[in-house]
Amino acid sequence: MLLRLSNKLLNISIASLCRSKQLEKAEAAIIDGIRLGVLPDVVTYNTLIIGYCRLVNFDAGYSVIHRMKEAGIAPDVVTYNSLMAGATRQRSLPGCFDMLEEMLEMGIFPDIWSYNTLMNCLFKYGKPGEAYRVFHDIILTDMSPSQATISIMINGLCRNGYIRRALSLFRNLQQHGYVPELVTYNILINGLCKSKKWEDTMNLFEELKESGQAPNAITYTTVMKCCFRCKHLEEGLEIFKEMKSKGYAHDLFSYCTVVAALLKSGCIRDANNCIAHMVKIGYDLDIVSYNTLINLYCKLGDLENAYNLFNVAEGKGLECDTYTHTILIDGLCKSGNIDAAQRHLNYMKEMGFNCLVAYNCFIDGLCKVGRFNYALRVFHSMDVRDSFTYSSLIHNLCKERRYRLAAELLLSCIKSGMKILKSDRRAVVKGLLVTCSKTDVNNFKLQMRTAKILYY
DNA sequence: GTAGGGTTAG
Repeated sequence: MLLRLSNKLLNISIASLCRSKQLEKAEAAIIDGIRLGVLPDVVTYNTLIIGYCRLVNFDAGYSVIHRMKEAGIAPDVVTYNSLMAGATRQRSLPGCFDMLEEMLEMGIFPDIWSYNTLMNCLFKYGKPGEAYRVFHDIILTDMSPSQATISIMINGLCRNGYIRRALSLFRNLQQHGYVPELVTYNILINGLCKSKKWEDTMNLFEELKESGQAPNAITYTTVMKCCFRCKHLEEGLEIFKEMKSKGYAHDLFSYCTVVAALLKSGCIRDANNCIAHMVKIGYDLDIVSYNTLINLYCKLGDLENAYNLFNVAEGKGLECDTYTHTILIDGLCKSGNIDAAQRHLNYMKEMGFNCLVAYNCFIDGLCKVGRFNYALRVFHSMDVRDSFTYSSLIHNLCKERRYRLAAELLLSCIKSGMKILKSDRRAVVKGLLVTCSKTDVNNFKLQMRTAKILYY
């Protein structure tokens, strides 16, 4: 049977090409279509906009609008919703508002998807209060919230640190007859996991199963990750087993989670076996998988192969990210190759990556080879520091019995509003007790208490 | 057309 090429068919093939990251082929398909007498319609252009926003950036997506206008096709609500989503992906709240405004100017009425996307953007932009107002507006107007509205709301609350509110919203809605779908369970489980609420996570996981819905690979990976985060390695591995027994093809997500946990727990051999299995299956490894692999070689102290893999990843056209570089710099530091670490760090900085974690590793590395003065100079040169930066120094200074300097840093850490490991706090106080007078120690403790009240 | 999982350091 001969299939007549129609708009629908053309659009389906363009969507599929965009999904498989083949924008050029999608463009070529449009030209072929025109040659065969099939003109692109609004759906064709909307699909292309989504593709450009996802694979290039918002501007590339927006430029498609001009082509639409030239072709005499009017943008619709989907066009602008897609552009709002594109702006959101690039974390551009102004871009998202611009699209909403332009849409209204064109006389196109926003729908529930527009408001959902706006809400999502406000949350991603760190404006939970305004997102909440949009949610209220949705409830107050005639628009009925969709399942996605609830999911975006709960996800936004979780990601902005309001896990309790997210949970109580979830429960309140349930009392009013709302039946959450799997995605919402996954979102909430992920939120609980990030807040290290292991028992709540496991309870919700059970509740989901009891609700009659089957957890999917995302649920399993999230629950597993929660176990690892909360130091329940064995329980996490049990979940992995259950996942496999339920017939879920264990994908790159689950493998990377398991391997990272094994590496962190020092089970290098198991991690190695797990990775060998992953490679054997023949997945098309992405950059996160390469990072996990590179990390394994670093932990083995095999920097040569770590760098080989780094080159393989780049050769495949994968974009190495902050994680890749940080893992390598840490690997170099841990193997005592400070000069190479310094060179890689300089390169990373020149390339414009976020170097905070890499600097923290570098400072730790410098301390470990006894170059404290240089470590302190690097510390002072940093624009942004976090609690790891402080604790790397404090921890190593205590080991060197330089307690006064450690105490000074500890105080300035607390004054910057950052929490530090209890063990490091204790090490400083314990050290001061041995080396300083009781009055000095009490004075220091008082300063710490005051600082905590004032700055936490 | 919007929402969910994986990788780094003390």
